[in-house]
Amino acid sequence: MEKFENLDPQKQQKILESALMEFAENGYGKASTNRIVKQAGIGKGMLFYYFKNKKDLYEYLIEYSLNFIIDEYLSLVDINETDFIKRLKGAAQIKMKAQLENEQVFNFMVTFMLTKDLDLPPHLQKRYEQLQQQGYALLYEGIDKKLFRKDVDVDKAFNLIRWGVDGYQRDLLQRLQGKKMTELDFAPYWDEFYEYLDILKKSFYTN
Amino acid sequence: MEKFENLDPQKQQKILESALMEFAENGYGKASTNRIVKQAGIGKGMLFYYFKNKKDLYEYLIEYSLNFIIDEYLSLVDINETDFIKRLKGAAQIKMKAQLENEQVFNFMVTFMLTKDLDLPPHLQKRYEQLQQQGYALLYEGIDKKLFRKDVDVDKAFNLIRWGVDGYQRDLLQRLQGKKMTELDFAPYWDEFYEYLDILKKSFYTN
DNA sequence: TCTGTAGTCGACCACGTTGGTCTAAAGTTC
DNA sequence: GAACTTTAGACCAACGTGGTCGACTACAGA
Repeated sequence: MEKFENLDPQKQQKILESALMEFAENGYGKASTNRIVKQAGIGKGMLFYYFKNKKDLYEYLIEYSLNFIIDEYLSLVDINETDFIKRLKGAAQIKMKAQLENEQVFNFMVTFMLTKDLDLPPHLQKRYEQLQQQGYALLYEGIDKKLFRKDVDVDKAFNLIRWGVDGYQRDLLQRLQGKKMTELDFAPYWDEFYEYLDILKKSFYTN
Repeated sequence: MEKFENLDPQKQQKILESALMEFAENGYGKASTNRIVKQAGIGKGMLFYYFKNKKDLYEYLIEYSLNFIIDEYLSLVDINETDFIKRLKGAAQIKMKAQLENEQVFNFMVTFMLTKDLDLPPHLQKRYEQLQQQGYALLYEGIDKKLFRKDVDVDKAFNLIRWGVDGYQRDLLQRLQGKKMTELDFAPYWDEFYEYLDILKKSFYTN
């Protein structure tokens, strides 16, 4: 919708955030346009001036989120790094940066991916599959398996490392719950994270 | 409510399952008593004949779930097993059994724990804290730290093992999504799980 | 200064759903 | 068949829904 995109970027962002949050928390069906406009601080009329209806808004959000995650996260990961742990380390940094920049997008995508309460128009479906494929490549393509211990199954080691990284992130997120992400010193957490990575290296790589 | 507890156990179970599912999926506020009765196949009147109102039902479910999880899961874990991985292994088996027996209870508890959209009467609050404390003890009390490698921080190793076990469980759950749990042969999955445990042992214990 | 246009708001609409009540019928037990 | 319990769902007022519309403002060009 050009109407929406010509808007003052600050207001635009506020509307996007409100809408993303509402859909993230409630899914498509139970999300309320009333709550969105209230949260965004705009009149009801405006939302339907920018977007022709609820579904239109929803699809716009999906496209926006897909673009954001691909452009600001997935495509920035160095796919030439063949060391699995180093690659995850780089990915974690990029993801964290993107997440600070636009927290709601990730929440929205999580809910979207595991509910799918509305089927997509083909062009979005296609882009969504592209994202999945790119996410897969990020984890498994061009990894140097020779770095791993010989006495453990490489795929299982992959998974354990992945789960470790995910687990730390989840754990951290919970510990930081409620704190204002923007005014926070992340350095100690990064250090802690690197210690975990060292342990993983020590445990799953040949030394 | 004695009215409810004198009911035919089968109908009782059906009502419990419907209600647990509804609250699990929607939280207290957005859960609908209409959907509950429809799903349970009873008339609207009956729900309010058994429970005096929505809140009463909700608190009954919490108490029921706390009891179930404590009695059928936490208190069955062998707290005398000092080997961390063996303890988790035992816990996983018991949890899986409990989860098959009453899937909704666990979903309900997850939603309940991370939303808390209603504050509890004191006696439930107390029992809830007991559960948390018991869950903590299950993981950290009486573990033999001497089994771990000397060159890694034990607490971090704890976490990585925990995240590995959780990760596998989550991964499995996703792979099995939609399949009827009851008519499924779990043996191969257990074997796979044990392989992961072996790797963890090989990686984080002294050998 | 007038007029047209783009932007903005929120009252309002018809309607569906909410938690909860009540009546009347159907069982059940003597 | 009386006395009692159990059941279903029509019904209630209150509220929330996605979406519309007319009134109003801001500002451009004449």
